[in-house]
Amino acid sequence: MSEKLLAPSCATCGARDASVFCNLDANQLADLDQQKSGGLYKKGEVIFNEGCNSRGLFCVFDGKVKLSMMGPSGKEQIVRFAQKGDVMGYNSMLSRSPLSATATVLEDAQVCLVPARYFFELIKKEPKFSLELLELTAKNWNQASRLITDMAQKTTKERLAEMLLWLKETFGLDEEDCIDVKLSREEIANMVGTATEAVIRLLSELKKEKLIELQGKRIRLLDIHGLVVLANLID
Amino acid sequence: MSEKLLAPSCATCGARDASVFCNLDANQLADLDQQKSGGLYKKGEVIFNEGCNSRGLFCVFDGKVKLSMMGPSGKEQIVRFAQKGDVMGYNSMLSRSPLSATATVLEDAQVCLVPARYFFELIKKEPKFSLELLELTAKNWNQASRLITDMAQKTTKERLAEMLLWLKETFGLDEEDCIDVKLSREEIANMVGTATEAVIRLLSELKKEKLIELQGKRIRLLDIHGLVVLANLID
DNA sequence: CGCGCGATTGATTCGGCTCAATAACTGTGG
DNA sequence: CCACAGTTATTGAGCCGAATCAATCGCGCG
Repeated sequence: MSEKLLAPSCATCGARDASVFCNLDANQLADLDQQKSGGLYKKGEVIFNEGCNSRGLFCVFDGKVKLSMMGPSGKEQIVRFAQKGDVMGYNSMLSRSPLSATATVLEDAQVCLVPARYFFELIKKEPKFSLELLELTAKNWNQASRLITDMAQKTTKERLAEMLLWLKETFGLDEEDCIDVKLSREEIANMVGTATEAVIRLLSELKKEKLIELQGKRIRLLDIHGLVVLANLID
Repeated sequence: MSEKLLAPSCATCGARDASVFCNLDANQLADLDQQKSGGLYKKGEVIFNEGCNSRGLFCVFDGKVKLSMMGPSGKEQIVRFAQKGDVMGYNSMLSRSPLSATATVLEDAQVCLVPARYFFELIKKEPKFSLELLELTAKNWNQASRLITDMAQKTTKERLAEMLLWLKETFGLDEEDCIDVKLSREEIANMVGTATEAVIRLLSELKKEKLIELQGKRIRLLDIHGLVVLANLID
Protein backbone atom coordinates (compact mmCIF):
# COMPACT_ATOMS: atom_id res chain seq x y z
CA MET A 1 0.00 0.00 0.00
CA SER A 2 1.47 3.33 -1.01
CA GLU A 3 0.19 5.39 1.89
CA LYS A 4 -2.15 5.33 4.79
CA LEU A 5 -4.96 7.79 4.39
CA LEU A 6 -8.11 8.83 6.13
CA ALA A 7 -10.66 6.28 5.04
CA PRO A 8 -13.81 7.64 3.45
CA SER A 9 -16.71 7.76 5.87
CA CYS A 10 -19.04 4.78 5.58
CA ALA A 11 -22.08 6.93 6.27
CA THR A 12 -21.53 8.93 3.13
CA CYS A 13 -19.85 6.25 1.06
CA GLY A 14 -21.48 6.05 -2.33
CA ALA A 15 -20.31 2.50 -2.74
CA ARG A 16 -22.16 1.30 0.32
CA ASP A 17 -25.70 1.25 -1.02
CA ALA A 18 -24.97 -1.63 -3.31
CA SER A 19 -22.66 -3.42 -0.91
CA VAL A 20 -23.14 -5.95 1.85
CA PHE A 21 -23.23 -3.02 4.26
CA CYS A 22 -26.39 -1.54 2.77
CA ASN A 23 -28.56 -2.56 5.71
CA LEU A 24 -26.54 -1.14 8.57
CA ASP A 25 -28.04 1.70 10.61
CA ALA A 26 -26.35 4.97 11.55
CA ASN A 27 -24.89 3.66 14.81
CA GLN A 28 -23.41 0.63 13.17
CA LEU A 29 -21.93 2.76 10.43
CA ALA A 30 -20.30 4.95 13.04
CA ASP A 31 -18.85 1.83 14.66
CA LEU A 32 -17.67 0.58 11.33
CA ASP A 33 -15.94 3.90 10.70
CA GLN A 34 -14.16 3.56 14.01
CA GLN A 35 -12.99 0.06 13.33
CA LYS A 36 -11.94 0.21 9.75
CA SER A 37 -8.81 1.58 8.16
CA GLY A 38 -8.23 2.75 4.63
CA GLY A 39 -5.47 2.34 2.11
CA LEU A 40 -4.50 3.66 -1.28
CA TYR A 41 -3.07 1.18 -3.75
CA LYS A 42 -1.45 1.91 -7.07
CA LYS A 43 -1.77 -0.04 -10.30
CA GLY A 44 0.10 -3.29 -10.08
CA GLU A 45 0.23 -3.37 -6.30
CA VAL A 46 -0.89 -6.47 -4.48
CA ILE A 47 -3.52 -5.92 -1.81
CA PHE A 48 -3.28 -9.41 -0.44
CA ASN A 49 -1.63 -12.63 -1.42
CA GLU A 50 -2.91 -16.14 -1.97
CA GLY A 51 -1.81 -18.45 0.82
CA CYS A 52 -1.53 -15.75 3.48
CA ASN A 53 -4.07 -15.24 6.21
CA SER A 54 -6.66 -12.58 5.59
CA ARG A 55 -6.25 -9.42 7.62
CA GLY A 56 -9.96 -8.79 7.47
CA LEU A 57 -12.63 -7.87 5.00
CA PHE A 58 -11.48 -5.57 2.23
CA CYS A 59 -14.05 -3.23 0.73
CA VAL A 60 -13.25 -1.43 -2.49
CA PHE A 61 -14.13 2.26 -2.40
CA ASP A 62 -12.92 2.92 -5.89
CA GLY A 63 -10.55 1.56 -8.51
CA LYS A 64 -10.42 -1.85 -10.11
CA VAL A 65 -8.96 -5.05 -8.75
CA LYS A 66 -8.43 -8.53 -10.16
CA LEU A 67 -8.59 -11.64 -8.03
CA SER A 68 -6.50 -14.50 -9.30
CA MET A 69 -5.08 -17.83 -8.23
CA MET A 70 -1.89 -19.54 -9.21
CA GLY A 71 -2.41 -22.62 -11.32
CA PRO A 72 -0.31 -25.74 -10.76
CA SER A 73 2.31 -24.74 -13.31
CA GLY A 74 2.55 -21.16 -12.15
CA LYS A 75 0.04 -19.73 -14.58
CA GLU A 76 -2.33 -17.12 -13.25
CA GLN A 77 -6.06 -17.74 -13.39
CA ILE A 78 -8.31 -14.72 -12.92
CA VAL A 79 -11.39 -15.84 -11.04
CA ARG A 80 -13.16 -12.55 -10.45
CA PHE A 81 -12.91 -8.78 -10.30
CA ALA A 82 -13.73 -6.29 -7.62
CA GLN A 83 -14.58 -2.61 -7.88
CA LYS A 84 -16.66 0.05 -6.13
CA GLY A 85 -18.65 -1.59 -3.37
CA ASP A 86 -17.25 -5.10 -3.77
CA VAL A 87 -15.74 -6.92 -0.84
CA MET A 88 -12.82 -9.34 -0.81
CA GLY A 89 -10.93 -11.53 1.62
CA TYR A 90 -13.93 -12.64 3.67
CA ASN A 91 -14.11 -16.20 2.38
CA SER A 92 -10.78 -16.94 3.90
CA MET A 93 -11.94 -15.72 7.29
CA LEU A 94 -15.21 -17.60 7.12
CA SER A 95 -13.64 -20.88 6.11
CA ARG A 96 -10.72 -20.28 8.45
CA SER A 97 -8.27 -21.06 5.70
CA PRO A 98 -5.57 -19.11 3.93
CA LEU A 99 -6.60 -16.68 1.22
CA SER A 100 -7.46 -18.60 -1.92
CA ALA A 101 -6.64 -15.76 -4.27
CA THR A 102 -4.34 -12.81 -4.77
CA ALA A 103 -5.83 -9.33 -5.19
CA THR A 104 -3.91 -7.15 -7.64
CA VAL A 105 -4.78 -3.57 -8.54
CA LEU A 106 -5.69 -2.94 -12.17
CA GLU A 107 -6.47 0.74 -11.68
CA ASP A 108 -5.49 2.80 -8.64
CA ALA A 109 -7.77 1.84 -5.82
CA GLN A 110 -8.88 2.99 -2.42
CA VAL A 111 -9.69 0.01 -0.27
CA CYS A 112 -11.00 -0.08 3.30
CA LEU A 113 -10.15 -2.86 5.69
CA VAL A 114 -12.64 -4.10 8.27
CA PRO A 115 -10.84 -6.16 10.90
CA ALA A 116 -11.86 -9.79 11.32
CA ARG A 117 -13.07 -9.32 14.89
CA TYR A 118 -15.58 -6.65 13.96
CA PHE A 119 -16.64 -8.61 10.89
CA PHE A 120 -17.58 -11.62 13.00
CA GLU A 121 -19.25 -9.34 15.52
CA LEU A 122 -21.44 -7.96 12.76
CA ILE A 123 -22.39 -11.46 11.71
CA LYS A 124 -23.31 -12.37 15.25
CA LYS A 125 -25.27 -9.20 15.96
CA GLU A 126 -26.81 -8.30 12.68
CA PRO A 127 -28.82 -10.99 10.88
CA LYS A 128 -29.43 -8.63 8.00
CA PHE A 129 -25.72 -8.40 7.45
CA SER A 130 -25.38 -12.18 7.49
CA LEU A 131 -28.20 -12.44 5.04
CA GLU A 132 -26.59 -9.94 2.68
CA LEU A 133 -23.36 -11.84 2.92
CA LEU A 134 -25.10 -15.16 2.33
CA GLU A 135 -26.85 -13.70 -0.66
CA LEU A 136 -23.52 -12.55 -2.00
CA THR A 137 -21.78 -15.88 -1.50
CA ALA A 138 -24.74 -17.66 -3.05
CA LYS A 139 -24.49 -15.49 -6.13
CA ASN A 140 -20.78 -16.10 -6.28
CA TRP A 141 -21.41 -19.81 -6.16
CA ASN A 142 -23.90 -19.62 -8.99
CA GLN A 143 -21.39 -17.76 -11.09
CA ALA A 144 -18.60 -20.12 -10.13
CA SER A 145 -20.47 -23.28 -11.01
CA ARG A 146 -21.47 -21.75 -14.31
CA LEU A 147 -17.83 -20.94 -14.92
CA ILE A 148 -16.74 -24.48 -14.07
CA THR A 149 -19.16 -25.85 -16.62
CA ASP A 150 -18.09 -23.36 -19.25
CA MET A 151 -14.40 -24.01 -18.70
CA ALA A 152 -15.01 -27.72 -18.98
CA GLN A 153 -17.23 -27.66 -22.03
CA LYS A 154 -16.86 -24.59 -24.17
CA THR A 155 -14.32 -23.97 -26.89
CA THR A 156 -11.75 -21.27 -26.39
CA LYS A 157 -13.58 -18.95 -28.75
CA GLU A 158 -16.87 -19.37 -26.94
CA ARG A 159 -15.17 -18.69 -23.64
CA LEU A 160 -13.48 -15.60 -25.01
CA ALA A 161 -16.79 -14.21 -26.21
CA GLU A 162 -18.30 -14.98 -22.83
CA MET A 163 -15.45 -13.26 -21.00
CA LEU A 164 -15.86 -10.15 -23.12
CA LEU A 165 -19.50 -10.08 -22.12
CA TRP A 166 -18.58 -10.69 -18.51
CA LEU A 167 -16.17 -7.75 -18.65
CA LYS A 168 -18.92 -5.63 -20.15
CA GLU A 169 -21.29 -6.58 -17.31
CA THR A 170 -18.65 -5.93 -14.71
CA PHE A 171 -17.03 -2.73 -15.93
CA GLY A 172 -19.53 -1.46 -18.45
CA LEU A 173 -18.84 0.31 -21.73
CA ASP A 174 -17.53 3.81 -22.14
CA GLU A 175 -19.08 6.40 -24.43
CA GLU A 176 -17.48 4.70 -27.41
CA ASP A 177 -18.80 1.22 -26.58
CA CYS A 178 -15.37 0.09 -25.43
CA ILE A 179 -15.03 -2.17 -22.42
CA ASP A 180 -14.09 0.14 -19.59
CA VAL A 181 -11.03 -1.64 -18.26
CA LYS A 182 -7.53 -2.08 -19.57
CA LEU A 183 -6.26 -5.62 -19.59
CA SER A 184 -3.22 -7.06 -21.31
CA ARG A 185 -3.71 -9.89 -23.78
CA GLU A 186 -2.09 -12.10 -21.23
CA GLU A 187 -4.60 -11.13 -18.57
CA ILE A 188 -7.45 -11.87 -20.93
CA ALA A 189 -5.84 -15.23 -21.61
CA ASN A 190 -5.70 -15.81 -17.87
CA MET A 191 -9.42 -15.25 -17.60
CA VAL A 192 -10.28 -17.43 -20.57
CA GLY A 193 -7.87 -20.15 -19.56
CA THR A 194 -5.77 -20.26 -22.69
CA ALA A 195 -2.50 -19.00 -24.16
CA THR A 196 -1.88 -15.37 -25.03
CA GLU A 197 -1.42 -16.20 -28.70
CA ALA A 198 -4.79 -17.91 -28.83
CA VAL A 199 -6.47 -14.81 -27.44
CA ILE A 200 -4.78 -12.64 -30.04
CA ARG A 201 -5.79 -14.90 -32.89
CA LEU A 202 -9.35 -15.26 -31.66
CA LEU A 203 -9.76 -11.54 -31.02
CA SER A 204 -8.74 -10.88 -34.58
CA GLU A 205 -11.23 -13.48 -35.76
CA LEU A 206 -13.95 -11.73 -33.80
CA LYS A 207 -12.83 -8.52 -35.44
CA LYS A 208 -13.07 -10.08 -38.92
CA GLU A 209 -16.54 -11.26 -38.00
CA LYS A 210 -17.48 -7.65 -37.15
CA LEU A 211 -18.31 -8.51 -33.57
CA ILE A 212 -15.64 -6.27 -32.07
CA GLU A 213 -13.07 -3.63 -32.98
CA LEU A 214 -9.59 -3.33 -31.56
CA GLN A 215 -7.49 -0.30 -30.75
CA GLY A 216 -4.64 -1.53 -28.66
CA LYS A 217 -6.03 -2.53 -25.31
CA ARG A 218 -9.36 -0.91 -26.05
CA ILE A 219 -11.97 -3.38 -27.19
CA ARG A 220 -15.12 -2.01 -28.76
CA LEU A 221 -18.16 -4.26 -28.76
CA LEU A 222 -19.95 -3.87 -32.09
CA ASP A 223 -22.46 -6.69 -31.92
CA ILE A 224 -23.35 -7.75 -28.42
CA HIS A 225 -26.10 -10.05 -29.53
CA GLY A 226 -23.69 -11.76 -31.88
CA LEU A 227 -21.31 -12.31 -28.99
CA VAL A 228 -24.09 -13.71 -26.84
CA VAL A 229 -24.97 -16.19 -29.55
CA LEU A 230 -21.35 -17.12 -30.08
CA ALA A 231 -20.80 -17.57 -26.35
CA ASN A 232 -23.66 -20.03 -26.38
CA LEU A 233 -25.44 -18.12 -23.68
CA ILE A 234 -28.61 -18.56 -25.63
CA ASP A 235 -29.47 -20.96 -28.47
CA MET B 1 -39.88 -39.27 -4.70
CA SER B 2 -41.03 -42.86 -4.24
CA GLU B 3 -42.89 -42.42 -0.99
CA LYS B 4 -43.51 -40.04 1.80
CA LEU B 5 -42.15 -41.35 5.04
CA LEU B 6 -41.77 -40.24 8.59
CA ALA B 7 -38.65 -38.13 8.54
CA PRO B 8 -35.90 -39.14 10.93
CA SER B 9 -35.84 -37.02 14.07
CA CYS B 10 -33.34 -34.19 13.96
CA ALA B 11 -32.53 -34.61 17.63
CA THR B 12 -31.18 -38.08 17.10
CA CYS B 13 -29.98 -37.64 13.52
CA GLY B 14 -26.45 -38.94 13.22
CA ALA B 15 -25.87 -36.77 10.20
CA ARG B 16 -26.57 -33.58 12.09
CA ASP B 17 -23.35 -33.24 14.07
CA ALA B 18 -21.33 -32.55 10.98
CA SER B 19 -23.99 -30.47 9.28
CA VAL B 20 -24.96 -26.81 9.32
CA PHE B 21 -27.49 -27.70 12.00
CA CYS B 22 -24.83 -28.75 14.49
CA ASN B 23 -25.30 -25.68 16.69
CA LEU B 24 -29.06 -25.76 17.20
CA ASP B 25 -30.40 -26.37 20.68
CA ALA B 26 -33.08 -28.86 21.71
CA ASN B 27 -35.96 -26.42 21.22
CA GLN B 28 -34.84 -25.45 17.81
CA LEU B 29 -34.41 -29.06 16.83
CA ALA B 30 -37.95 -29.76 17.95
CA ASP B 31 -39.14 -26.85 15.79
CA LEU B 32 -37.11 -28.10 12.89
CA ASP B 33 -38.71 -31.54 13.27
CA GLN B 34 -42.12 -29.93 13.14
CA GLN B 35 -41.35 -27.94 10.05
CA LYS B 36 -39.47 -30.39 7.93
CA SER B 37 -40.71 -33.25 5.81
CA GLY B 38 -38.85 -36.32 4.64
CA GLY B 39 -38.63 -38.22 1.40
CA LEU B 40 -37.19 -41.45 0.10
CA TYR B 41 -35.59 -41.31 -3.33
CA LYS B 42 -34.43 -44.23 -5.44
CA LYS B 43 -31.35 -44.45 -7.59
CA GLY B 44 -31.72 -42.34 -10.71
CA GLU B 45 -34.51 -40.22 -9.32
CA VAL B 46 -34.25 -36.45 -9.54
CA ILE B 47 -34.69 -34.60 -6.25
CA PHE B 48 -34.81 -31.20 -7.86
CA ASN B 49 -34.22 -29.75 -11.25
CA GLU B 50 -32.00 -26.96 -12.54
CA GLY B 51 -34.05 -23.93 -13.49
CA CYS B 52 -36.93 -24.62 -11.09
CA ASN B 53 -37.45 -22.73 -7.89
CA SER B 54 -36.13 -24.37 -4.78
CA ARG B 55 -38.76 -25.80 -2.47
CA GLY B 56 -36.48 -25.29 0.50
CA LEU B 57 -33.28 -26.58 1.95
CA PHE B 58 -32.67 -30.26 1.30
CA CYS B 59 -30.64 -32.17 3.86
CA VAL B 60 -29.35 -35.62 3.00
CA PHE B 61 -29.91 -38.15 5.77
CA ASP B 62 -28.34 -41.00 3.86
CA GLY B 63 -27.55 -42.11 0.34
CA LYS B 64 -25.52 -40.40 -2.35
CA VAL B 65 -26.50 -37.58 -4.65
CA LYS B 66 -24.81 -35.84 -7.56
CA LEU B 67 -25.34 -32.18 -8.35
CA SER B 68 -24.93 -31.29 -11.98
CA MET B 69 -25.64 -28.55 -14.44
CA MET B 70 -26.46 -28.69 -18.11
CA GLY B 71 -23.72 -27.35 -20.33
CA PRO B 72 -24.55 -25.23 -23.36
CA SER B 73 -24.65 -28.19 -25.72
CA GLY B 74 -26.68 -30.38 -23.43
CA LYS B 75 -23.76 -32.13 -21.78
CA GLU B 76 -23.97 -32.71 -18.06
CA GLN B 77 -21.34 -31.22 -15.78
CA ILE B 78 -21.11 -32.63 -12.27
CA VAL B 79 -20.21 -29.80 -9.92
CA ARG B 80 -20.46 -31.51 -6.56
CA PHE B 81 -21.80 -34.41 -4.55
CA ALA B 82 -23.95 -34.60 -1.46
CA GLN B 83 -24.27 -37.33 1.12
CA LYS B 84 -24.99 -37.80 4.83
CA GLY B 85 -25.25 -34.38 6.44
CA ASP B 86 -24.85 -32.33 3.29
CA VAL B 87 -27.38 -29.71 2.35
CA MET B 88 -28.57 -28.67 -1.08
CA GLY B 89 -30.86 -26.16 -2.72
CA TYR B 90 -30.14 -23.27 -0.36
CA ASN B 91 -28.07 -21.19 -2.76
CA SER B 92 -31.05 -20.74 -4.96
CA MET B 93 -33.11 -19.43 -2.06
CA LEU B 94 -30.38 -17.12 -0.84
CA SER B 95 -29.71 -15.62 -4.23
CA ARG B 96 -33.42 -15.60 -5.05
CA SER B 97 -32.74 -17.26 -8.36
CA PRO B 98 -33.75 -20.56 -9.93
CA LEU B 99 -31.83 -23.66 -8.89
CA SER B 100 -28.48 -23.70 -10.63
CA ALA B 101 -28.11 -27.46 -10.55
CA THR B 102 -30.04 -30.70 -10.77
CA ALA B 103 -29.81 -33.19 -7.89
CA THR B 104 -29.87 -36.80 -9.02
CA VAL B 105 -29.70 -39.83 -6.73
CA LEU B 106 -26.68 -42.10 -7.18
CA GLU B 107 -27.59 -44.44 -4.33
CA ASP B 108 -30.99 -44.62 -2.66
CA ALA B 109 -31.33 -41.62 -0.42
CA GLN B 110 -33.43 -40.26 2.41
CA VAL B 111 -33.62 -36.52 2.17
CA CYS B 112 -35.34 -34.06 4.48
CA LEU B 113 -36.79 -30.80 3.27
CA VAL B 114 -36.74 -27.67 5.41
CA PRO B 115 -39.17 -25.12 4.01
CA ALA B 116 -37.78 -21.78 2.87
CA ARG B 117 -39.73 -19.78 5.43
CA TYR B 118 -38.25 -21.64 8.36
CA PHE B 119 -34.81 -21.55 6.79
CA PHE B 120 -34.87 -17.76 6.63
CA GLU B 121 -36.28 -17.63 10.13
CA LEU B 122 -33.29 -19.59 11.38
CA ILE B 123 -30.92 -17.19 9.67
CA LYS B 124 -32.65 -14.23 11.27
CA LYS B 125 -32.82 -15.72 14.73
CA GLU B 126 -29.73 -17.82 15.00
CA PRO B 127 -26.41 -16.17 14.21
CA LYS B 128 -24.62 -19.45 14.81
CA PHE B 129 -26.64 -21.02 12.04
CA SER B 130 -25.80 -18.16 9.68
CA LEU B 131 -22.18 -18.52 10.57
CA GLU B 132 -22.20 -22.25 9.87
CA LEU B 133 -23.87 -21.57 6.57
CA LEU B 134 -21.40 -18.84 5.70
CA GLU B 135 -18.56 -21.14 6.57
CA LEU B 136 -20.01 -23.76 4.28
CA THR B 137 -20.53 -21.41 1.36
CA ALA B 138 -17.03 -20.04 1.86
CA LYS B 139 -15.58 -23.54 1.66
CA ASN B 140 -17.64 -24.23 -1.41
CA TRP B 141 -16.25 -21.10 -3.00
CA ASN B 142 -12.70 -22.11 -2.26
CA GLN B 143 -13.32 -25.47 -3.85
CA ALA B 144 -15.09 -23.90 -6.81
CA SER B 145 -12.35 -21.42 -7.60
CA ARG B 146 -9.77 -24.18 -7.37
CA LEU B 147 -11.88 -26.21 -9.78
CA ILE B 148 -12.15 -23.30 -12.20
CA THR B 149 -8.39 -22.98 -12.25
CA ASP B 150 -7.90 -26.69 -12.70
CA MET B 151 -10.43 -26.94 -15.49
CA ALA B 152 -8.76 -24.06 -17.24
CA GLN B 153 -5.19 -25.19 -16.84
CA LYS B 154 -4.76 -28.89 -16.25
CA THR B 155 -4.60 -31.64 -18.81
CA THR B 156 -7.36 -34.20 -18.94
CA LYS B 157 -5.19 -36.79 -17.25
CA GLU B 158 -4.28 -34.47 -14.39
CA ARG B 159 -7.92 -33.62 -13.91
CA LEU B 160 -8.89 -37.28 -13.92
CA ALA B 161 -6.32 -38.06 -11.23
CA GLU B 162 -7.59 -35.12 -9.23
CA MET B 163 -11.20 -36.24 -9.55
CA LEU B 164 -10.31 -39.73 -8.36
CA LEU B 165 -8.74 -38.14 -5.29
CA TRP B 166 -11.75 -35.92 -4.84
CA LEU B 167 -14.01 -38.97 -4.97
CA LYS B 168 -11.81 -40.65 -2.40
CA GLU B 169 -12.08 -37.63 -0.09
CA THR B 170 -15.81 -37.44 -0.57
CA PHE B 171 -16.87 -41.06 -0.41
CA GLY B 172 -13.84 -42.75 1.09
CA LEU B 173 -12.42 -46.14 0.28
CA ASP B 174 -13.97 -49.48 1.15
CA GLU B 175 -12.07 -52.33 2.80
CA GLU B 176 -10.45 -53.16 -0.53
CA ASP B 177 -9.24 -49.62 -1.22
CA CYS B 178 -11.90 -49.09 -3.85
CA ILE B 179 -13.63 -45.75 -4.15
CA ASP B 180 -16.93 -46.20 -2.39
CA VAL B 181 -19.29 -44.97 -5.04
CA LYS B 182 -20.46 -46.39 -8.33
CA LEU B 183 -20.22 -44.02 -11.24
CA SER B 184 -20.49 -44.78 -14.93
CA ARG B 185 -17.59 -43.84 -17.17
CA GLU B 186 -19.83 -41.17 -18.58
CA GLU B 187 -20.42 -39.68 -15.15
CA ILE B 188 -16.71 -39.60 -14.48
CA ALA B 189 -16.28 -37.87 -17.84
CA ASN B 190 -18.89 -35.35 -16.74
CA MET B 191 -16.90 -34.54 -13.64
CA VAL B 192 -13.60 -34.29 -15.47
CA GLY B 193 -15.08 -32.33 -18.32
CA THR B 194 -14.12 -34.62 -21.15
CA ALA B 195 -15.48 -37.38 -23.37
CA THR B 196 -16.30 -40.85 -22.11
CA GLU B 197 -13.71 -42.42 -24.39
CA ALA B 198 -10.99 -40.21 -22.99
CA VAL B 199 -11.82 -41.33 -19.46
CA ILE B 200 -11.65 -44.97 -20.50
CA ARG B 201 -8.32 -44.54 -22.20
CA LEU B 202 -6.83 -42.53 -19.37
CA LEU B 203 -8.11 -44.91 -16.71
CA SER B 204 -6.38 -47.75 -18.51
CA GLU B 205 -3.21 -45.68 -18.69
CA LEU B 206 -3.39 -45.12 -14.94
CA LYS B 207 -3.85 -48.86 -14.60
CA LYS B 208 -0.75 -49.53 -16.70
CA GLU B 209 1.14 -47.10 -14.52
CA LYS B 210 0.07 -49.14 -11.46
CA LEU B 211 -1.72 -46.19 -9.91
CA ILE B 212 -5.14 -47.85 -9.94
CA GLU B 213 -6.86 -51.15 -10.65
CA LEU B 214 -10.16 -51.58 -12.39
CA GLN B 215 -12.94 -54.11 -11.87
CA GLY B 216 -15.89 -52.80 -13.77
CA LYS B 217 -17.16 -49.72 -11.98
CA ARG B 218 -14.98 -50.43 -8.97
CA ILE B 219 -11.81 -48.39 -8.97
CA ARG B 220 -9.06 -49.42 -6.56
CA LEU B 221 -6.50 -46.79 -5.65
CA LEU B 222 -3.08 -48.45 -5.50
CA ASP B 223 -0.81 -45.44 -5.23
CA ILE B 224 -2.45 -42.40 -3.77
CA HIS B 225 0.75 -40.44 -3.56
CA GLY B 226 1.40 -41.16 -7.21
CA LEU B 227 -2.03 -39.80 -8.04
CA VAL B 228 -1.40 -36.69 -5.97
CA VAL B 229 1.81 -36.04 -7.86
CA LEU B 230 0.16 -36.70 -11.20
CA ALA B 231 -2.73 -34.40 -10.34
CA ASN B 232 -0.17 -31.67 -9.68
CA LEU B 233 -1.56 -31.10 -6.24
CA ILE B 234 1.98 -30.93 -4.99
CA ASP B 235 5.24 -30.44 -6.85
C1' DC C 1 17.44 6.86 -30.63
C1' DG C 2 17.72 2.41 -28.96
C1' DC C 3 16.04 -0.68 -25.41
C1' DG C 4 12.58 -3.83 -23.84
C1' DC C 5 8.20 -5.44 -23.19
C1' DG C 6 3.84 -6.61 -25.14
C1' DA C 7 1.49 -7.79 -29.35
C1' DT C 8 1.32 -10.28 -33.52
C1' DT C 9 2.07 -13.81 -36.97
C1' DG C 10 3.74 -18.26 -38.70
C1' DA C 11 5.00 -23.25 -38.45
C1' DT C 12 4.74 -27.36 -36.15
C1' DT C 13 3.17 -30.70 -32.88
C1' DC C 14 0.10 -33.11 -30.03
C1' DG C 15 -3.78 -33.89 -26.96
C1' DG C 16 -8.10 -35.01 -27.04
C1' DC C 17 -12.70 -35.02 -29.60
C1' DT C 18 -15.50 -37.41 -32.97
C1' DC C 19 -17.21 -41.10 -35.44
C1' DA C 20 -17.50 -45.97 -36.04
C1' DA C 21 -17.24 -50.73 -34.81
C1' DT C 22 -17.03 -54.33 -31.24
C1' DA C 23 -17.35 -56.36 -26.91
C1' DA C 24 -19.14 -56.88 -22.30
C1' DC C 25 -22.72 -56.36 -19.20
C1' DT C 26 -27.69 -55.68 -17.55
C1' DG C 27 -32.01 -56.97 -16.91
C1' DT C 28 -36.18 -59.21 -19.10
C1' DG C 29 -39.25 -62.62 -20.40
C1' DG C 30 -39.84 -67.11 -22.23
C1' DC D 1 -31.52 -71.28 -17.35
C1' DC D 2 -31.05 -69.37 -21.69
C1' DA D 3 -31.94 -66.11 -25.48
C1' DC D 4 -32.60 -61.43 -26.51
C1' DA D 5 -32.47 -56.48 -26.46
C1' DG D 6 -30.70 -52.43 -24.71
C1' DT D 7 -27.29 -50.24 -22.47
C1' DT D 8 -22.48 -49.35 -21.16
C1' DA D 9 -17.56 -50.13 -21.91
C1' DT D 10 -13.73 -50.55 -24.94
C1' DT D 11 -10.76 -50.01 -28.88
C1' DG D 12 -9.32 -47.97 -33.34
C1' DA D 13 -8.67 -44.31 -36.93
C1' DG D 14 -8.80 -39.69 -38.38
C1' DC D 15 -9.12 -34.90 -37.68
C1' DC D 16 -9.07 -30.43 -35.56
C1' DG D 17 -8.29 -27.01 -32.00
C1' DA D 18 -5.10 -25.12 -29.47
C1' DA D 19 -0.40 -25.28 -27.20
C1' DT D 20 4.30 -24.52 -28.10
C1' DC D 21 8.26 -22.58 -30.16
C1' DA D 22 10.30 -19.06 -32.89
C1' DA D 23 10.62 -14.80 -35.16
C1' DT D 24 9.17 -10.21 -36.06
C1' DC D 25 6.75 -6.03 -35.23
C1' DG D 26 5.22 -1.94 -32.76
C1' DC D 27 5.13 1.07 -29.22
C1' DG D 28 6.17 3.58 -24.92
C1' DC D 29 9.80 5.26 -22.28
C1' DG D 30 14.20 6.51 -20.51
